Amino acid sequence: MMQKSLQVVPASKSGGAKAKHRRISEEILSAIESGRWLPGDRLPAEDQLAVEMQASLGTVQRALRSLVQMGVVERHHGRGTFVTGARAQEGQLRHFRFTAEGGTQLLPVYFKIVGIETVRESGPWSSFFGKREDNYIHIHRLVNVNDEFDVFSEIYLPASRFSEIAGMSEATLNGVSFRDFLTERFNAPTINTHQTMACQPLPPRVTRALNVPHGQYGIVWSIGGLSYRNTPITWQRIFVPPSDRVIEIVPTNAAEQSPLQEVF
Amino acid sequence: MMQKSLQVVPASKSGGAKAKHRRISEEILSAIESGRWLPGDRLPAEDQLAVEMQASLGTVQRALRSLVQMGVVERHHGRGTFVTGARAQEGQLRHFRFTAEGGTQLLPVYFKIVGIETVRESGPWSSFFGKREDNYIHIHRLVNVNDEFDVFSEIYLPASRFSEIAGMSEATLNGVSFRDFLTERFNAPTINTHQTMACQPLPPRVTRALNVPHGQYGIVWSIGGLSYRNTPITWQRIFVPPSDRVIEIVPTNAAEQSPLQEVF
DNA sequence: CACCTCTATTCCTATATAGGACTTGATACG
DNA sequence: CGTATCAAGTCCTATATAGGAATAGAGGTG
Repeated sequence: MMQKSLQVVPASKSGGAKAKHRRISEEILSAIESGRWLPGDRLPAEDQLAVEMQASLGTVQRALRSLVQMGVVERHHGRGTFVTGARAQEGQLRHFRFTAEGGTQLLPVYFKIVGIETVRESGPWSSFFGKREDNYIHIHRLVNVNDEFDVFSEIYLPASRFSEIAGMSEATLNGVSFRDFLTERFNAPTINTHQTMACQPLPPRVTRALNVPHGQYGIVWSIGGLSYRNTPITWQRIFVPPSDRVIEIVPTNAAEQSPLQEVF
Repeated sequence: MMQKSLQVVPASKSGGAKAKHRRISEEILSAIESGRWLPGDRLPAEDQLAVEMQASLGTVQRALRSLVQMGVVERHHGRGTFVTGARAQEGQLRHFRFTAEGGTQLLPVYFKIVGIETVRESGPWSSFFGKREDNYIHIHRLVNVNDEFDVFSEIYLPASRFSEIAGMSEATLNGVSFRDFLTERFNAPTINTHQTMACQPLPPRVTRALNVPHGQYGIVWSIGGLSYRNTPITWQRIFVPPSDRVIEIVPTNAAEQSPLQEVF
Protein backbone atom coordinates (compact mmCIF):
# COMPACT_ATOMS: atom_id res chain seq x y z
CA MET A 1 0.00 0.00 0.00
CA MET A 2 1.17 3.50 -0.81
CA GLN A 3 1.80 5.46 2.30
CA LYS A 4 -0.04 8.73 2.33
CA SER A 5 2.00 11.77 1.36
CA LEU A 6 5.41 10.22 1.46
CA GLN A 7 5.48 11.44 -2.11
CA VAL A 8 6.54 14.63 -0.44
CA VAL A 9 6.86 17.35 -3.02
CA PRO A 10 4.03 17.69 -5.53
CA ALA A 11 6.67 19.18 -7.81
CA SER A 12 4.77 22.44 -7.98
CA LYS A 13 5.46 22.65 -11.73
CA SER A 14 8.62 20.65 -12.25
CA GLY A 15 10.54 23.42 -10.58
CA GLY A 16 13.54 22.43 -8.54
CA ALA A 17 11.80 19.27 -7.46
CA LYS A 18 13.94 16.21 -7.93
CA ALA A 19 13.13 12.58 -7.71
CA LYS A 20 13.76 11.01 -4.38
CA HIS A 21 16.36 8.58 -5.66
CA ARG A 22 18.20 11.57 -7.05
CA ARG A 23 18.07 13.40 -3.78
CA ILE A 24 19.44 10.33 -2.09
CA SER A 25 22.31 10.13 -4.57
CA GLU A 26 23.04 13.75 -3.91
CA GLU A 27 22.95 13.30 -0.19
CA ILE A 28 25.30 10.36 -0.22
CA LEU A 29 27.59 12.12 -2.64
CA SER A 30 27.68 15.16 -0.38
CA ALA A 31 28.53 12.98 2.56
CA ILE A 32 31.40 11.47 0.64
CA GLU A 33 32.62 14.85 -0.50
CA SER A 34 32.54 16.11 3.03
CA GLY A 35 34.73 13.24 4.08
CA ARG A 36 32.16 11.47 6.20
CA TRP A 37 33.14 8.33 4.34
CA LEU A 38 36.60 8.17 2.84
CA PRO A 39 37.78 6.21 -0.20
CA GLY A 40 37.80 2.55 0.74
CA ASP A 41 35.22 2.92 3.49
CA ARG A 42 32.12 0.83 3.53
CA LEU A 43 28.76 2.53 3.47
CA PRO A 44 25.87 1.31 5.59
CA ALA A 45 23.90 -1.54 4.10
CA GLU A 46 21.10 -0.84 1.68
CA ASP A 47 18.32 -1.59 4.08
CA GLN A 48 19.89 0.53 6.76
CA LEU A 49 20.28 3.43 4.35
CA ALA A 50 16.68 2.94 3.39
CA VAL A 51 15.69 3.51 6.99
CA GLU A 52 17.98 6.50 7.41
CA MET A 53 16.81 8.08 4.19
CA GLN A 54 13.20 7.19 4.81
CA ALA A 55 12.92 5.52 1.48
CA SER A 56 12.19 2.05 0.30
CA LEU A 57 14.88 -0.41 -0.57
CA GLY A 58 14.31 -0.12 -4.31
CA THR A 59 14.71 3.61 -4.24
CA VAL A 60 17.97 3.43 -2.33
CA GLN A 61 19.24 0.77 -4.69
CA ARG A 62 18.51 2.97 -7.63
CA ALA A 63 20.34 5.85 -6.04
CA LEU A 64 23.32 3.63 -5.35
CA ARG A 65 23.34 2.27 -8.88
CA SER A 66 23.64 5.76 -10.20
CA LEU A 67 26.57 6.43 -7.90
CA VAL A 68 28.24 3.28 -9.20
CA GLN A 69 27.58 4.58 -12.65
CA MET A 70 29.37 7.77 -11.79
CA GLY A 71 32.30 5.91 -10.39
CA VAL A 72 31.82 7.29 -6.90
CA VAL A 73 31.16 3.99 -5.19
CA GLU A 74 31.63 0.32 -5.91
CA ARG A 75 29.27 -2.38 -4.83
CA HIS A 76 30.23 -5.97 -4.19
CA HIS A 77 27.75 -8.74 -3.89
CA GLY A 78 27.74 -10.01 -0.35
CA ARG A 79 30.40 -7.59 0.85
CA GLY A 80 29.04 -4.12 0.75
CA THR A 81 29.15 -0.72 -0.89
CA PHE A 82 32.49 1.07 -0.81
CA VAL A 83 33.67 4.54 -1.66
CA THR A 84 35.82 4.18 -4.75
CA GLY A 85 39.38 3.86 -3.58
CA ALA A 86 42.22 6.08 -4.64
CA ARG A 87 44.11 3.43 -6.48
CA ALA A 88 41.13 1.32 -7.37
CA GLN A 89 42.43 0.98 -10.89
CA GLU A 90 45.67 -0.56 -9.64
CA GLY A 91 48.10 1.29 -11.82
CA GLN A 92 45.67 1.68 -14.66
CA LEU A 93 45.66 5.26 -15.69
CA ARG A 94 42.05 6.07 -15.91
CA HIS A 95 41.44 8.85 -18.31
CA PHE A 96 44.39 8.80 -20.63
CA ARG A 97 47.59 6.93 -21.11
CA PHE A 98 50.43 6.23 -23.43
CA THR A 99 50.55 2.92 -25.19
CA ALA A 100 52.82 1.12 -27.60
CA GLU A 101 51.42 0.33 -31.02
CA GLY A 102 50.24 -3.05 -29.87
CA GLY A 103 48.21 -1.61 -27.04
CA THR A 104 50.48 -2.37 -24.12
CA GLN A 105 50.44 0.39 -21.63
CA LEU A 106 53.43 2.58 -20.93
CA LEU A 107 53.69 3.91 -17.42
CA PRO A 108 55.16 7.18 -16.29
CA VAL A 109 58.03 6.07 -14.12
CA TYR A 110 59.87 9.16 -13.10
CA PHE A 111 58.89 12.67 -12.25
CA LYS A 112 61.19 15.56 -11.75
CA ILE A 113 59.85 18.85 -10.58
CA VAL A 114 61.28 21.76 -12.46
CA GLY A 115 59.52 24.47 -10.52
CA ILE A 116 56.66 25.44 -8.26
CA GLU A 117 55.26 28.92 -8.05
CA THR A 118 52.09 30.79 -7.36
CA VAL A 119 50.92 32.85 -10.29
CA ARG A 120 48.11 35.14 -11.30
CA GLU A 121 48.46 34.88 -15.05
CA SER A 122 45.40 34.00 -17.07
CA GLY A 123 45.26 31.50 -19.90
CA PRO A 124 43.14 28.64 -21.10
CA TRP A 125 42.92 27.41 -17.53
CA SER A 126 41.17 30.61 -16.41
CA SER A 127 38.06 29.85 -18.36
CA PHE A 128 38.21 26.28 -17.15
CA PHE A 129 38.29 27.29 -13.51
CA GLY A 130 35.91 30.20 -13.94
CA LYS A 131 35.99 33.84 -13.03
CA ARG A 132 36.18 33.59 -9.29
CA GLU A 133 39.58 31.92 -9.32
CA ASP A 134 42.55 34.16 -9.99
CA ASN A 135 45.42 32.56 -8.16
CA TYR A 136 47.03 29.40 -9.29
CA ILE A 137 49.72 27.10 -8.09
CA HIS A 138 51.81 26.33 -11.12
CA ILE A 139 54.02 23.29 -11.21
CA HIS A 140 56.30 22.23 -14.06
CA ARG A 141 57.50 18.69 -14.21
CA LEU A 142 59.56 16.47 -16.42
CA VAL A 143 57.88 13.12 -16.80
CA ASN A 144 59.60 10.09 -18.17
CA VAL A 145 57.40 7.53 -19.81
CA ASN A 146 58.38 3.91 -19.48
CA ASP A 147 62.08 4.73 -19.64
CA GLU A 148 61.58 5.55 -23.28
CA PHE A 149 60.95 9.24 -23.70
CA ASP A 150 60.23 12.40 -21.78
CA VAL A 151 57.30 14.74 -21.83
CA PHE A 152 56.89 18.11 -20.21
CA SER A 153 53.95 18.69 -17.94
CA GLU A 154 52.55 21.86 -16.48
CA ILE A 155 49.84 21.75 -13.85
CA TYR A 156 47.69 24.60 -12.64
CA LEU A 157 45.83 24.19 -9.39
CA PRO A 158 43.38 26.67 -7.87
CA ALA A 159 45.25 28.26 -5.00
CA SER A 160 42.10 28.79 -2.99
CA ARG A 161 41.57 25.10 -2.54
CA PHE A 162 45.06 23.72 -2.55
CA SER A 163 47.05 26.46 -0.88
CA GLU A 164 48.90 23.96 1.32
CA ILE A 165 50.65 22.59 -1.72
CA ALA A 166 52.36 25.87 -2.41
CA GLY A 167 54.30 25.48 0.80
CA MET A 168 55.35 21.92 0.24
CA SER A 169 58.90 21.03 -0.59
CA GLU A 170 59.79 19.65 -3.96
CA ALA A 171 60.89 16.48 -2.24
CA THR A 172 57.36 15.84 -1.02
CA LEU A 173 55.89 16.26 -4.46
CA ASN A 174 58.55 14.51 -6.46
CA GLY A 175 57.66 11.14 -7.84
CA VAL A 176 54.00 11.29 -6.93
CA SER A 177 51.04 11.00 -9.20
CA PHE A 178 49.02 14.12 -8.73
CA ARG A 179 45.86 12.23 -9.28
CA ASP A 180 46.52 9.97 -6.34
CA PHE A 181 47.95 12.79 -4.31
CA LEU A 182 44.86 14.94 -4.58
CA THR A 183 42.63 11.98 -3.90
CA GLU A 184 44.43 10.91 -0.78
CA ARG A 185 45.35 14.23 0.69
CA PHE A 186 42.42 16.37 -0.32
CA ASN A 187 39.64 13.87 -0.94
CA ALA A 188 39.51 15.29 -4.45
CA PRO A 189 39.51 12.41 -6.90
CA THR A 190 39.41 13.14 -10.60
CA ILE A 191 36.09 11.78 -11.77
CA ASN A 192 35.95 13.20 -15.23
CA THR A 193 38.17 15.07 -17.65
CA HIS A 194 37.91 17.47 -20.51
CA GLN A 195 40.68 17.06 -23.04
CA THR A 196 41.90 18.82 -26.13
CA MET A 197 44.86 18.30 -28.41
CA ALA A 198 46.69 20.37 -30.95
CA CYS A 199 49.86 20.03 -32.99
CA GLN A 200 52.05 23.06 -32.48
CA PRO A 201 55.68 24.09 -32.25
CA LEU A 202 56.89 23.36 -28.74
CA PRO A 203 57.83 26.52 -26.82
CA PRO A 204 61.56 27.14 -26.22
CA ARG A 205 61.49 26.31 -22.50
CA VAL A 206 60.04 22.93 -23.42
CA THR A 207 62.43 22.10 -26.21
CA ARG A 208 65.27 23.04 -23.89
CA ALA A 209 63.97 20.90 -21.07
CA LEU A 210 63.30 17.93 -23.30
CA ASN A 211 66.49 18.38 -25.24
CA VAL A 212 64.84 18.38 -28.65
CA PRO A 213 65.56 20.79 -31.51
CA HIS A 214 64.34 24.34 -31.16
CA GLY A 215 61.04 24.82 -32.98
CA GLN A 216 60.23 21.12 -32.93
CA TYR A 217 56.56 20.34 -33.44
CA GLY A 218 54.73 18.27 -30.87
CA ILE A 219 51.35 17.57 -29.38
CA VAL A 220 50.03 20.07 -26.90
CA TRP A 221 47.63 18.09 -24.80
CA SER A 222 45.37 19.96 -22.39
CA ILE A 223 43.54 18.12 -19.69
CA GLY A 224 41.01 19.71 -17.41
CA GLY A 225 40.32 17.53 -14.39
CA LEU A 226 36.92 17.53 -12.73
CA SER A 227 35.99 16.08 -9.40
CA TYR A 228 32.64 15.41 -7.79
CA ARG A 229 29.83 17.50 -9.24
CA ASN A 230 32.10 18.55 -12.06
CA THR A 231 34.12 20.83 -9.84
CA PRO A 232 37.29 21.80 -11.72
CA ILE A 233 40.33 20.86 -9.69
CA THR A 234 43.27 20.60 -12.07
CA TRP A 235 44.30 21.95 -15.41
CA GLN A 236 47.24 20.31 -17.00
CA ARG A 237 49.11 20.81 -20.23
CA ILE A 238 51.40 18.13 -21.48
CA PHE A 239 53.90 18.74 -24.26
CA VAL A 240 54.63 15.56 -26.16
CA PRO A 241 57.44 15.45 -28.70
CA PRO A 242 57.08 13.28 -31.80
CA SER A 243 57.29 9.55 -31.19
CA ASP A 244 55.93 6.32 -32.53
CA ARG A 245 54.25 5.84 -29.18
CA VAL A 246 50.64 6.83 -29.16
CA ILE A 247 48.31 8.49 -26.73
CA GLU A 248 45.27 6.40 -26.10
CA ILE A 249 42.04 8.14 -25.33
CA VAL A 250 40.06 6.35 -22.70
CA PRO A 251 36.40 7.06 -22.22
CA THR A 252 36.38 9.68 -19.50
CA ASN A 253 33.32 8.26 -17.93
CA ALA A 254 33.31 5.73 -15.19
CA ALA A 255 30.52 4.08 -17.08
CA GLU A 256 33.02 1.95 -18.87
CA GLN A 257 33.33 -0.58 -16.14
CA SER A 258 29.64 -0.59 -15.46
CA PRO A 259 28.04 -3.98 -15.95
CA LEU A 260 25.78 -2.42 -18.52
CA GLN A 261 28.70 -2.28 -20.81
CA GLU A 262 28.63 -6.00 -21.26
CA VAL A 263 25.42 -5.63 -23.15
CA PHE A 264 27.17 -3.90 -26.00
CA MET B 1 2.81 -12.55 -4.37
CA MET B 2 5.80 -14.03 -6.09
CA GLN B 3 4.76 -16.22 -8.94
CA LYS B 4 6.21 -19.67 -8.70
CA SER B 5 9.23 -20.39 -10.87
CA LEU B 6 9.11 -17.29 -12.99
CA GLN B 7 12.59 -16.88 -11.62
CA VAL B 8 13.37 -19.20 -14.44
CA VAL B 9 17.02 -20.14 -14.35
CA PRO B 10 18.48 -21.10 -10.99
CA ALA B 11 21.76 -19.90 -12.44
CA SER B 12 23.22 -23.37 -12.12
CA LYS B 13 26.47 -21.80 -10.84
CA SER B 14 26.52 -18.31 -12.29
CA GLY B 15 27.35 -19.77 -15.65
CA GLY B 16 25.81 -18.09 -18.65
CA ALA B 17 22.79 -17.14 -16.62
CA LYS B 18 21.94 -13.51 -16.95
CA ALA B 19 19.50 -11.36 -15.12
CA LYS B 20 16.15 -11.03 -16.74
CA HIS B 21 16.41 -7.30 -17.25
CA ARG B 22 19.66 -7.96 -19.05
CA ARG B 23 18.10 -10.55 -21.29
CA ILE B 24 15.38 -8.10 -22.12
CA SER B 25 17.93 -5.42 -23.01
CA GLU B 26 19.65 -7.92 -25.24
CA GLU B 27 16.46 -8.95 -26.89
CA ILE B 28 15.38 -5.41 -27.66
CA LEU B 29 18.86 -4.55 -28.84
CA SER B 30 18.86 -7.54 -31.17
CA ALA B 31 15.52 -6.49 -32.55
CA ILE B 32 16.86 -3.03 -33.26
CA GLU B 33 20.00 -4.44 -34.84
CA SER B 34 17.94 -6.66 -37.05
CA GLY B 35 16.02 -3.66 -38.26
CA ARG B 36 12.72 -4.60 -36.71
CA TRP B 37 12.62 -1.05 -35.38
CA LEU B 38 14.57 1.60 -37.24
CA PRO B 39 16.11 4.79 -35.90
CA GLY B 40 13.30 7.17 -35.08
CA ASP B 41 10.71 4.43 -34.60
CA ARG B 42 8.71 4.20 -31.45
CA LEU B 43 8.88 1.04 -29.42
CA PRO B 44 5.81 -0.50 -27.81
CA ALA B 45 4.85 1.01 -24.49
CA GLU B 46 6.46 -0.24 -21.31
CA ASP B 47 3.45 -2.14 -20.10
CA GLN B 48 2.96 -3.77 -23.45
CA LEU B 49 6.61 -4.81 -23.57
CA ALA B 50 6.18 -6.18 -20.08
CA VAL B 51 3.45 -8.45 -21.36
CA GLU B 52 5.41 -9.50 -24.44
CA MET B 53 8.53 -10.19 -22.45
CA GLN B 54 6.62 -11.82 -19.63
CA ALA B 55 8.22 -9.56 -17.11
CA SER B 56 6.99 -7.01 -14.69
CA LEU B 57 6.92 -3.33 -15.45
CA GLY B 58 9.87 -2.54 -13.21
CA THR B 59 12.06 -5.07 -14.90
CA VAL B 60 11.26 -3.75 -18.35
CA GLN B 61 11.89 -0.22 -17.19
CA ARG B 62 15.26 -1.20 -15.90
CA ALA B 63 16.12 -2.85 -19.19
CA LEU B 64 15.06 0.24 -21.07
CA ARG B 65 17.05 2.51 -18.79
CA SER B 66 20.15 0.57 -19.61
CA LEU B 67 19.46 0.95 -23.31
CA VAL B 68 19.10 4.68 -22.82
CA GLN B 69 22.36 4.56 -20.99
CA MET B 70 23.97 2.92 -23.99
CA GLY B 71 22.55 5.50 -26.32
CA VAL B 72 20.49 2.95 -28.22
CA VAL B 73 17.09 4.40 -27.40
CA GLU B 74 15.70 7.64 -26.06
CA ARG B 75 12.72 7.90 -23.81
CA HIS B 76 10.42 10.90 -23.61
CA HIS B 77 8.01 11.41 -20.81
CA GLY B 78 4.50 11.08 -22.11
CA ARG B 79 5.57 10.37 -25.68
CA GLY B 80 7.29 7.06 -25.84
CA THR B 81 10.54 5.19 -26.31
CA PHE B 82 12.33 5.77 -29.61
CA VAL B 83 15.27 4.18 -31.33
CA THR B 84 18.02 6.77 -31.30
CA GLY B 85 17.81 8.66 -34.56
CA ALA B 86 20.61 9.01 -37.02
CA ARG B 87 21.07 12.72 -36.58
CA ALA B 88 19.83 12.86 -33.06
CA GLN B 89 22.69 15.13 -32.16
CA GLU B 90 21.66 17.68 -34.77
CA GLY B 91 25.02 18.54 -36.22
CA GLN B 92 26.85 17.85 -33.01
CA LEU B 93 29.72 15.59 -33.76
CA ARG B 94 29.42 12.99 -31.15
CA HIS B 95 32.74 11.44 -30.40
CA PHE B 96 35.26 14.01 -31.47
CA ARG B 97 35.34 17.40 -33.04
CA PHE B 98 37.47 20.37 -33.80
CA THR B 99 36.97 23.50 -31.80
CA ALA B 100 38.38 26.99 -31.67
CA GLU B 101 40.23 27.95 -28.52
CA GLY B 102 37.11 29.37 -26.97
CA GLY B 103 35.22 26.13 -27.41
CA THR B 104 33.07 26.96 -30.40
CA GLN B 105 32.71 24.01 -32.64
CA LEU B 106 34.18 23.89 -36.11
CA LEU B 107 32.28 21.80 -38.60
CA PRO B 108 33.65 19.85 -41.50
CA VAL B 109 32.04 21.55 -44.46
CA TYR B 110 33.49 19.96 -47.50
CA PHE B 111 34.60 16.52 -48.47
CA LYS B 112 36.44 15.55 -51.55
CA ILE B 113 37.07 11.95 -52.28
CA VAL B 114 40.57 11.29 -53.47
CA GLY B 115 40.15 7.60 -54.10
CA ILE B 116 38.24 4.43 -53.36
CA GLU B 117 39.73 0.99 -53.64
CA THR B 118 39.46 -2.46 -52.20
CA VAL B 119 42.63 -3.62 -50.53
CA ARG B 120 44.01 -6.57 -48.64
CA GLU B 121 46.89 -4.85 -46.89
CA SER B 122 47.19 -5.24 -43.17
CA GLY B 123 47.92 -2.50 -40.71
CA PRO B 124 46.69 -1.18 -37.38
CA TRP B 125 43.14 -1.67 -38.63
CA SER B 126 43.66 -5.43 -39.00
CA SER B 127 43.95 -5.97 -35.28
CA PHE B 128 41.02 -3.69 -34.75
CA PHE B 129 38.77 -5.68 -37.05
CA GLY B 130 40.14 -9.04 -36.04
CA LYS B 131 41.56 -12.01 -37.87
CA ARG B 132 38.54 -13.02 -39.85
CA GLU B 133 38.46 -9.83 -41.88
CA ASP B 134 41.03 -9.52 -44.64
CA ASN B 135 39.41 -7.33 -47.26
CA TYR B 136 38.88 -3.67 -46.78
CA ILE B 137 37.31 -0.86 -48.67
CA HIS B 138 39.75 1.99 -48.43
CA ILE B 139 38.64 5.54 -49.02
CA HIS B 140 40.82 8.63 -48.94
CA ARG B 141 39.23 11.99 -48.53
CA LEU B 142 40.18 15.59 -48.18
CA VAL B 143 38.13 17.23 -45.49
CA ASN B 144 37.89 20.92 -45.03
CA VAL B 145 37.14 22.12 -41.54
CA ASN B 146 35.05 25.23 -41.19
CA ASP B 147 36.58 26.82 -44.27
CA GLU B 148 39.76 27.24 -42.29
CA PHE B 149 42.05 24.31 -42.92
CA ASP B 150 42.19 20.89 -44.48
CA VAL B 151 42.82 17.49 -43.01
CA PHE B 152 43.40 14.20 -44.75
CA SER B 153 41.21 11.27 -43.85
CA GLU B 154 41.57 7.59 -44.66
CA ILE B 155 38.77 5.19 -43.86
CA TYR B 156 38.92 1.43 -43.83
CA LEU B 157 35.67 -0.50 -43.92
CA PRO B 158 35.28 -4.27 -43.68
CA ALA B 159 34.42 -5.37 -47.21
CA SER B 160 32.38 -8.29 -45.98
CA ARG B 161 29.78 -6.06 -44.46
CA PHE B 162 29.86 -3.01 -46.68
CA SER B 163 30.62 -4.46 -50.08
CA GLU B 164 27.95 -2.35 -51.74
CA ILE B 165 29.97 0.75 -51.04
CA ALA B 166 32.83 -0.44 -53.20
CA GLY B 167 30.56 -0.18 -56.22
CA MET B 168 29.24 3.26 -55.45
CA SER B 169 30.27 6.26 -57.46
CA GLU B 170 32.32 8.98 -55.90
CA ALA B 171 29.44 11.34 -56.52
CA THR B 172 27.24 9.33 -54.17
CA LEU B 173 29.80 9.40 -51.43
CA ASN B 174 31.01 12.93 -51.82
CA GLY B 175 29.95 15.38 -49.20
CA VAL B 176 28.39 12.84 -46.89
CA SER B 177 29.26 12.14 -43.31
CA PHE B 178 30.18 8.51 -43.11
CA ARG B 179 28.74 8.25 -39.69
CA ASP B 180 25.32 9.28 -40.90
CA PHE B 181 25.70 7.30 -44.06
CA LEU B 182 26.37 4.02 -42.30
CA THR B 183 23.58 4.67 -39.85
CA GLU B 184 21.00 5.40 -42.47
CA ARG B 185 21.97 2.96 -45.16
CA PHE B 186 23.25 0.06 -43.12
CA ASN B 187 21.61 0.51 -39.75
CA ALA B 188 25.11 0.62 -38.36
CA PRO B 189 25.38 3.62 -36.05
CA THR B 190 28.66 4.34 -34.33
CA ILE B 191 27.97 3.85 -30.66
CA ASN B 192 31.45 3.94 -29.29
CA THR B 193 34.97 4.73 -30.44
CA HIS B 194 38.52 3.84 -29.61
CA GLN B 195 40.93 6.64 -30.30
CA THR B 196 44.66 7.15 -30.29
CA MET B 197 46.89 10.04 -31.23
CA ALA B 198 50.52 10.49 -32.09
CA CYS B 199 52.69 13.29 -33.38
CA GLN B 200 54.61 12.16 -36.43
CA PRO B 201 55.92 13.41 -39.75
CA LEU B 202 53.08 13.38 -42.24
CA PRO B 203 53.62 10.93 -45.10
CA PRO B 204 54.44 12.40 -48.52
CA ARG B 205 51.08 11.63 -50.09
CA VAL B 206 49.47 13.61 -47.29
CA THR B 207 51.76 16.60 -47.40
CA ARG B 208 51.21 16.73 -51.15
CA ALA B 209 47.44 16.54 -50.81
CA LEU B 210 47.31 19.12 -48.06
CA ASN B 211 49.89 21.34 -49.70
CA VAL B 212 52.13 21.61 -46.67
CA PRO B 213 55.93 21.26 -46.63
CA HIS B 214 57.39 17.82 -47.13
CA GLY B 215 58.26 16.23 -43.81
CA GLN B 216 55.88 18.46 -41.87
CA TYR B 217 54.90 17.09 -38.48
CA GLY B 218 51.25 16.63 -37.63
CA ILE B 219 48.84 14.67 -35.53
CA VAL B 220 48.03 11.18 -36.67
CA TRP B 221 44.65 10.50 -35.19
CA SER B 222 43.27 6.98 -35.35
CA ILE B 223 39.64 6.31 -34.63
CA GLY B 224 38.14 2.87 -34.45
CA GLY B 225 34.37 3.00 -34.69
CA LEU B 226 32.22 0.45 -32.90
CA SER B 227 28.55 -0.21 -33.34
CA TYR B 228 26.08 -2.23 -31.32
CA ARG B 229 27.70 -4.90 -29.16
CA ASN B 230 31.07 -3.33 -29.84
CA THR B 231 31.16 -4.63 -33.39
CA PRO B 232 33.98 -2.85 -35.22
CA ILE B 233 32.62 -1.10 -38.27
CA THR B 234 35.07 1.62 -39.26
CA TRP B 235 38.70 2.42 -38.82
CA GLN B 236 39.75 5.87 -39.69
CA ARG B 237 43.02 7.73 -39.66
CA ILE B 238 43.03 11.48 -39.83
CA PHE B 239 46.18 13.45 -40.55
CA VAL B 240 46.02 16.89 -39.01
CA PRO B 241 48.64 19.50 -39.85
CA PRO B 242 49.72 22.00 -37.19
CA SER B 243 47.15 24.63 -36.34
CA ASP B 244 45.99 26.71 -33.44
CA ARG B 245 42.70 24.90 -33.69
CA VAL B 246 42.32 22.07 -31.23
CA ILE B 247 40.82 18.63 -31.27
CA GLU B 248 38.36 18.20 -28.49
CA ILE B 249 37.95 14.78 -27.00
CA VAL B 250 34.37 14.01 -26.16
CA PRO B 251 33.51 11.19 -23.83
CA THR B 252 32.87 8.31 -26.18
CA ASN B 253 30.04 7.04 -24.13
CA ALA B 254 26.46 7.91 -24.66
CA ALA B 255 26.26 8.23 -20.93
CA GLU B 256 27.07 11.87 -21.23
CA GLN B 257 23.56 12.92 -21.95
CA SER B 258 22.10 10.58 -19.42
CA PRO B 259 20.17 12.32 -16.69
CA LEU B 260 22.51 10.78 -14.17
CA GLN B 261 25.12 13.18 -15.31
CA GLU B 262 23.27 16.04 -13.69
CA VAL B 263 24.14 14.57 -10.36
CA PHE B 264 27.78 15.40 -10.79
C1' DC C 1 46.00 -28.04 11.68
C1' DA C 2 43.13 -28.47 7.51
C1' DC C 3 38.73 -28.81 5.92
C1' DC C 4 33.89 -28.63 5.93
C1' DT C 5 29.40 -26.76 7.29
C1' DC C 6 26.49 -23.52 8.83
C1' DT C 7 24.95 -18.82 9.60
C1' DA C 8 24.65 -13.90 9.41
C1' DT C 9 25.31 -10.10 6.49
C1' DT C 10 24.90 -7.96 2.30
C1' DC C 11 23.81 -7.15 -2.31
C1' DC C 12 20.80 -8.71 -6.40
C1' DT C 13 16.63 -9.74 -8.94
C1' DA C 14 11.92 -9.66 -9.57
C1' DT C 15 7.02 -8.84 -8.75
C1' DA C 16 2.64 -6.47 -8.00
C1' DT C 17 0.69 -2.23 -7.14
C1' DA C 18 -0.53 2.73 -6.98
C1' DG C 19 -0.51 7.05 -8.33
C1' DG C 20 1.86 11.32 -10.44
C1' DA C 21 3.26 13.95 -14.56
C1' DC C 22 3.92 15.01 -19.36
C1' DT C 23 2.10 14.90 -24.27
C1' DT C 24 -1.14 14.77 -27.73
C1' DG C 25 -5.26 15.04 -29.88
C1' DA C 26 -10.26 15.43 -29.65
C1' DT C 27 -14.07 17.90 -28.11
C1' DA C 28 -16.72 21.68 -26.30
C1' DC C 29 -17.28 26.51 -25.62
C1' DG C 30 -17.27 31.47 -26.36
C1' DC D 1 -12.06 30.61 -35.44
C1' DG D 2 -9.37 30.41 -31.27
C1' DT D 3 -9.12 28.73 -26.80
C1' DA D 4 -9.99 25.96 -22.93
C1' DT D 5 -11.00 21.45 -21.16
C1' DC D 6 -10.78 16.72 -21.04
C1' DA D 7 -9.24 12.05 -21.74
C1' DA D 8 -6.19 8.58 -23.33
C1' DG D 9 -1.67 7.09 -23.79
C1' DT D 10 2.82 6.98 -22.06
C1' DC D 11 6.62 7.36 -19.11
C1' DC D 12 8.21 8.25 -14.10
C1' DT D 13 8.52 7.50 -9.21
C1' DA D 14 7.88 4.97 -5.23
C1' DT D 15 6.50 1.26 -2.11
C1' DA D 16 6.19 -3.27 0.06
C1' DT D 17 7.44 -7.81 -0.41
C1' DA D 18 9.86 -12.22 -1.32
C1' DG D 19 13.39 -14.87 -2.15
C1' DG D 20 18.11 -15.86 -4.51
C1' DA D 21 23.15 -15.57 -4.33
C1' DA D 22 27.82 -14.16 -2.94
C1' DT D 23 30.90 -13.37 1.05
C1' DA D 24 33.06 -13.75 5.37
C1' DG D 25 33.52 -15.63 9.60
C1' DA D 26 32.42 -18.88 13.41
C1' DG D 27 32.41 -23.32 14.85
C1' DG D 28 32.79 -28.21 14.52
C1' DT D 29 35.10 -32.52 12.78
C1' DG D 30 38.67 -35.51 11.28
